[in-house]
Amino acid sequence: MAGAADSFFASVYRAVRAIPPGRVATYGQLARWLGVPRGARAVGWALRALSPDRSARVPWHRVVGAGGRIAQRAGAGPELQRRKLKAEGVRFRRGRVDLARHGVAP
DNA sequence: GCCCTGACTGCTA
DNA sequence: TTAGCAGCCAGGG
Repeated sequence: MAGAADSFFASVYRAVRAIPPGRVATYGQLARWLGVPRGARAVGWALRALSPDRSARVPWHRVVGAGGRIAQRAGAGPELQRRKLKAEGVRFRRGRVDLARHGVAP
C-alpha cells in the first residue's frame, strides 16, 4: 500500500479507509497491515492526530480495540462510535462488536 | 538526540 | 468480569 514515501499516518488513514462498510478492524489488525504487528499504539496515535476534517473522511468508528471492544478515546464518547457502527448494521454482543461476524479478518 | 505521552495488547490476580 | 502491570511503536518538545 502506501510506500514509505508517505508518513505512517497516511498509511493508517489508508488502511482505515480500506475497511468495507459494515465491518470493523482492531488497532492491532491495522498495525499488522502496516507491517507493525505491535504498533497498535502507533495506530491509535495516528488516529488521535487525525484532524476533524479528516475524521469526517476516515471511518475511524470502524476501528475498535482487541476483542471488538470500544477504545476509550478522548473527545467523543463510545456511544457515538457504537451508534455509527449500528447504523451500518454492525451487531454488538454485550457492548462489544462481534468480530467473528463483522471482523475484517475472521 | 533524549524523554514523555498515548484512541493498544496480552497475561495474571 | 473487572483491575493492574509491563512492553512495543511513533510523534512532539
